[in-house]
Parts: sequence; C-alpha cells; structure tokens
Amino acid sequence: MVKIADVASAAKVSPSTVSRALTKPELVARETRERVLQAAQRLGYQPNKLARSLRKQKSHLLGLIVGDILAPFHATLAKGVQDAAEKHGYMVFLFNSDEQPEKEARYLQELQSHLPEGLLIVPTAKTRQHLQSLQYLRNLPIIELDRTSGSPGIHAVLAENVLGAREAVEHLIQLGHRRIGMVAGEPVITTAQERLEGYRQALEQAGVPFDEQLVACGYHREEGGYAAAMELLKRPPSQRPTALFVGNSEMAAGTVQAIRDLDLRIPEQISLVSFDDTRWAQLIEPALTVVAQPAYEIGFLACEMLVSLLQQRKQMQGHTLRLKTRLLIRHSTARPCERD
Amino acid sequence: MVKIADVASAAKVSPSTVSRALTKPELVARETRERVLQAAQRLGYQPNKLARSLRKQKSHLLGLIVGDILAPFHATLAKGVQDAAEKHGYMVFLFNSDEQPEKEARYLQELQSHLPEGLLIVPTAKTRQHLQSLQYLRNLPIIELDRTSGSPGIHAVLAENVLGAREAVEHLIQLGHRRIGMVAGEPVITTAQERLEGYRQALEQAGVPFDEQLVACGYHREEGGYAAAMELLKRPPSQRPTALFVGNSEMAAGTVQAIRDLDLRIPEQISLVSFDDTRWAQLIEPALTVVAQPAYEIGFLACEMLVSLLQQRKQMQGHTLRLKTRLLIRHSTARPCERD
DNA sequence: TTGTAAGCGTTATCAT
DNA sequence: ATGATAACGCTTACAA
Repeated sequence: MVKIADVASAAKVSPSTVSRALTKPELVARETRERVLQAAQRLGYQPNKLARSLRKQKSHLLGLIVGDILAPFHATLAKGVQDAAEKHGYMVFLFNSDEQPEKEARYLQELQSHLPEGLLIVPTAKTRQHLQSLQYLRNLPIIELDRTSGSPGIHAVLAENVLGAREAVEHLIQLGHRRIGMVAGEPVITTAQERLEGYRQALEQAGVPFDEQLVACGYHREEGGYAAAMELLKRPPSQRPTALFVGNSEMAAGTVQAIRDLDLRIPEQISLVSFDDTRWAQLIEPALTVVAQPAYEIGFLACEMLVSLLQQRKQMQGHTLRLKTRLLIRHSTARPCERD
Repeated sequence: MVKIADVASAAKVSPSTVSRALTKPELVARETRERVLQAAQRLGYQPNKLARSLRKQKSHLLGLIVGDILAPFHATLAKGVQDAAEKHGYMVFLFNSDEQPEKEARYLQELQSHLPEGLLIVPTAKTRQHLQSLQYLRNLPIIELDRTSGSPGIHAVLAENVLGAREAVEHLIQLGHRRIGMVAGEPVITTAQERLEGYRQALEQAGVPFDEQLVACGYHREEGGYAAAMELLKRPPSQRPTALFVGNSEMAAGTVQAIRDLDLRIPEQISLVSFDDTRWAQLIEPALTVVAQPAYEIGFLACEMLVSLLQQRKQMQGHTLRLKTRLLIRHSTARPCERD
C-alpha cells in the first residue's frame, strides 16, 4: 500500500505538503502541487481512509439498517439511500435486521464501532431501547424510515399511510362494497397501525360501521397474510367480506394464495387492494390495484435529510416528512357481486 | 466516545492491560481481568475499529459489488454473503454497480481506500481492466459471483449454466417442441454465453438443427426481453417458435408481456421456460416453469470460500465452484399445439 | 509556501 | 503479569 510518505519522497516534499496538495490544493504553490499530484498518480496513491477518519474523527460513513433486503420495498429504500449518499460523498454501511430485534442490536453495536456520522434505520419494536445503551450512536443524527420507534424528537421519513389506506378503502366503498375486510399487520408496527386507522376513517366517513370481526391482524409476512385472509374468507357467505384491503405486499401474496385455494375469483367474487406495488402485483392477472409507496424517494430524501443535518451545526428539532402514496387502480377491484 | 485510556484509569491499570484483557484474556490475571471487564462494561466501552484496523493492518472488512440490488437474484446473493460474513465476524461493504462499468470503477476505488481484506464481485465487462490499476485490491483474494471476468487464476462461484439451460431445453424437446426460440442476454456476459451454449447442446443432442434466426440476443433487462421476444414471435406462424427459453427473469417478464400483447396463450400456443425463479414467476397464471438458481448458496459459499482463503497463508490456485440448478416444472410448458 | 511534530485509539514489542 | 513506548497513516497546529 503506497502511502503519503512514499509520495512525499517521490515528489521531494514533506508529507504535510502532500496531504495539503491533495486535500487543500489552494494552500500549496502550483508548481509543487503539480509535482505532488503527478507523483501520487504515478505511484497509484490512494488515501487510507481508516487513518484519515481516525485522525479527523470523521468517518464519512452512514449506517443503514433495513428490515429485509430481500423485500423489494426495503431494497428500493436502500438504493435511494445509497444514491443520495453517493451524491454527497458518503459511504453506506448496510445491514439487515431481518426484523429481529436481537440482530438489530448486534448490528447497531457493530456499526457504532465504525464511527458512522449518522444512522438511517427501519426500526423494530425495540430500536428505542437498543439505542439507549449505545452512547455514541444515540447522539448521532438518526432518521427513521418507513415507520417510527416513537423515540422523542426523532427524525423520520414516512409514507402517508393513513391517507393511502383511506383512499384505497374509499375506492372500494365507491365501487359499492360495504363488507370490507382488512388483512392488517402486527399492531406493534406503526405502519400497520396507521393503515388500519385509514381503513377505519374511510368506513366511518362513509357511515359504514366498523366491525372488528372483519379485521384480521397477524404476522406481517406471507404466511400471516394467508392465515388472516383465510380467516376472513371462510366466514359464511352472507358475512364474508366482498373486498379485502391488505396492509402490505407480502401479506397480499398470501392473500392471493388463500383466494385461489378457496377458488374465489378476483374481482368478481372478491375485490382486492393492497399496500405496496411490486412486480408480481403488476404481472398477475388480474393485475392488482395497489397503494404504491415512493420507496426510492423515502430512502433518497431520508439520506438527504441526514446529510443536511450533518452539515448544520446544531441538532434540529425532530422533523417528520410524509410522502404521498398513489392509488393505482388496476383490475383486482370491481363492483361487488350481485347476490350481495 | 469512551476509549481504552478511560477504562484503564477506571480500572487502575495501564492501557495495554485493558487491551489484553479484552482481546487476549488468558494473558492477564483473573482478578485484574475482571476489574477491567467490569470497568469496560460500566463505561459502555466499545473498541474503535478504525484505530484497531489501522494498527493491525487488518480491517475485517469484505467488499461486495453486485449488479443490481433491486434484482431479487442479486439481493439474494448479497444476503448469502452477509450471512456467511457475519458467521465469521466480517463486515460487508455493499455496492451496486448498476451493471455500469464506470460505477464499478468508482466503487472499487472507494472500496480500496477502506482496506478490505477480500472482494466479492459480480463482474461487469470491464472488471478485469479496472482491477489492474488498483494495486492494493488486485492483490487481495477475489471471488467472482454468477459470472466471470475471465481474469486468469481467479476464483469464482457460479451456477451450472450450461447444464441448467440444457435441461430446460431438453424438457421442451421432450414435450415435442422442435422450433424453440431463445431470448438470450448480451453475449459479453458469460452467463448469457453459457446458457446459449446449453441451448445449443440440447438441440444438437436431439438432432434439431440450430437456427440462428431463432435466437434473439439483446439487452438483458425487461425491455430487451420484450423486444427480443417480439422479434421471435412476430415471425409468420409457420416459422414462429412453439416454445421460448429465456435467459433470465427480467427478460422473462418482458417476454410474458410480449406474449400477452400478441394475445398468445401460455402454454397452449407458446411454451415458456426461463432462468431464475422469482415471486412473480410463481404467482402468475400459469405459473412459470423455471431453472432455479441457488442464489443464496452462491453468495454464502463464495463468502465462505473467501474467508477460508483469508485464513490460509498462501494464495490458492484459482478455483471455480459450480452449483447445480433445478428445473422446476410448473404450468407454462406443455406439448406444442396440434397445428404444428 | 513549506516543514516539523504531535496526536487520533489501538496493539505489539520489549522491559520489568 | 503488567507497564512503557512506539507505530499504523493521516491531518493540523505551529514554526520557519
């Protein structure tokens, strides 16, 4: 590994001059600067960021913890973050909590030891308490993505979950549905809460009484969605929902399976609308009506927010950014069946 | 940030003793050790990995560059790598080349400055030449994933592309297809070459003459797949393939679109088999017959291989690991239409 | 404008 | 078994 000292002797100057020529060119005479730059080039010099970070007490590193890189939503978040980080010259250390608080704790600790300058995180239920014991990390600017941990004064970039859910359910109501079921996620997660709230609001506004029998909460993954949908769809035909609103795309996949296993037809016998747009939602037939989230933008803007926080002196008050969702009406929603 | 010196004074020992107590406990008296450990615990001490890496000249960092984290195959690779890395106490620095050689070059450089101990990469067409100028990186153990750059003596973990493709095409032939088209990727990528080769071999073995008119190469993404499929399917009915073999899942999505736009029915009018298994391939109807790649295992084993290389003294000879694919026969393949 | 020297937090070496 | 010291590669006062 060629280091500053090597460049220095090659250019016949002191190490400090090399350092200056490279990082503060205006402080060094043009002639010297060129000599140094050439030597550096010739030797293939690359600054050692470890040493630089240690000395400057700045790592130019950002930490990112997502729930599950295999989920397109999270992968897209991560891409947005990375693109924004790159734009500002930051590196991103990416981890998966796999939605497991213990893993999250481990990674937070690991991350801390690399002295990141800021943290972006899709929190789990325990994020708040994990952060408490991490003295260094918790004093960093932190931005939460997608959902919040409820930590006081924290920054967050989220989707308009309530509104998005309301629009989806309003769409169903407008089509004439009254018995609308919801496949909701685990209530500990704020997105699940908010989407449920949107569902409630839409019903209330339309004067449809809220019936908790029509809400099935469960594990937020595909299996959970399958089980929850089954529970709702197995009710006697006269009480069975004519439409289902699903809280995320993974549960939606389970819901589609359940519907198929029961030999129901979309949208003739059951209308379906889900949060999250995915490749498969577009490709199945009928294509799914969905509430699309601006995943890339959430990641990108969160990172921009973090960088701007880093560039200011003082910690700003906690700021929450809410990004609009878009209801994409495709072919899984229609008027309810006549028998109804 | 609490450092070793703080722990040292709290435990009334020297910094060296703290360092030893933490990293080589057997070298320090039990009593002292406990005092140190307690002090460290109490103060919430976390070693500064920057300093440690600088001093030890070992970063415990691995670099990973994938083509596109948004593609499920690459995301899964990354997950496998990270899980294996974690198992051995390594951290992974993850980048996306977006399949662009220029981005790859930038990230390789950035990566190098953090002194990773090894590199895992899904190479682009220029990886080989990029590595040439990176003196530090190119002397590291490097493992290529999914495809190879053709660098001499390099290690790689790949799928059995030739065999996988051959099985897929043999399956079509067994069903009675003779006019089988291939939607191939860009020939610069070794996976595309190999899958094409498998296609050839299957035809040859069955005594079906190879017809280059039935092979459409193109950009490996969805648009490329759409265009290529269109080209093949728009031929006059008597020359139109009765089955299509597609080189990867993104092009397969484009192919499905093309088939639908032409109002052809799968599998009655056109059989379809593609490389890569994805969520949508399982969920569309009919579900797609695919050649599934062990993406997670490729990532995991590649990382294991890298770690074992790091733990040996000398550089081993370049070693290539080929992992088996699995032909998953679902419902997009059937006997060709009678008119044929 | 350039050089000298100290220090970032660790760990390895050498004493004791 | 423990402590003093130097060194990893870089930046930055301060001095010249």
